[in-house]
Amino acid sequence: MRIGELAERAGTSARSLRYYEAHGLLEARRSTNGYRDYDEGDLRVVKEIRSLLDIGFGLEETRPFVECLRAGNDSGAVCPDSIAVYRHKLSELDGCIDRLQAVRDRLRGELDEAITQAG
Amino acid sequence: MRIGELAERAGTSARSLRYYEAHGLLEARRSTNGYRDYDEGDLRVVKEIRSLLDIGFGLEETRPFVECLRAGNDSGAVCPDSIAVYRHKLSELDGCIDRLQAVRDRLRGELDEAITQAG
DNA sequence: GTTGGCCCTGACACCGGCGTCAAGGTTTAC
DNA sequence: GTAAACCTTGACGCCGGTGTCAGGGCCAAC
Repeated sequence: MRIGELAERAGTSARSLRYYEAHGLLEARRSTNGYRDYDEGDLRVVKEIRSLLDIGFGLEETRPFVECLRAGNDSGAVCPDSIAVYRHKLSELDGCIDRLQAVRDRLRGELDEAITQAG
Repeated sequence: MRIGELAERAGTSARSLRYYEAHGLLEARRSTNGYRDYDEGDLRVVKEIRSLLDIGFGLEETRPFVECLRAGNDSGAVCPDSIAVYRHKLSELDGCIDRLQAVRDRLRGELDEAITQAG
């Protein structure tokens, strides 16, 4: 399939697909006319990338998952590198949540105080 | 005092102070040589901006607090507009935390699953 | 043969709060 | 008189993923 169809089926844009390619996450055979030519495996790769990006992964962090898929695994998440990224992201998320929670509580307190003083 | 001293006392950079001024958050008298001249009130304003930025406010969101301080209030937070921004930010934070928490839980589940499958 | 829809590459724009450099003027200390 | 440390304005760079435009080629339908 060509890039437009892949983009639509993966719920993204042709621009993004070229971007992923430029960063070595997606490869494309070329038709004789120079158009990119993709298959179903590429669709799975792009879907994997998209779902990870949606979660908040950076593009680089999706690389182990892509390679894991390419290595023939049913899931991109079962390889050691992918799992390591998962763990890292999880602790990153925990830290982020903790910080936000602390800010939230502090803000809540300051809001209450401001309301009290404003009467 | 001049911009370097204000920056140091407020824990920021001269660049930032000029940036705040360019966005109408800070005004400066000028000495005869053209140098910016600040007083203690300006220091309080900058400190207010800094602490809000540190919490995660955008620069625009600090404006009501600055104006509240300039209006002669002891705290920048006691004016209605400031309180409104506080409320808005609080709900924004709550939403953000909820989303992150959902992502976290999902990630945790996927990690467990990946580990199980990777055996 | 021409219109329209797809594709190509390359490159600028965005957002936000700065860092940092350029090219100059001023003041202080020696 | 000169070095050093301050100040001025103006402008580009960053980060990351993507939108969007420019300028062009390919192909199918009419």
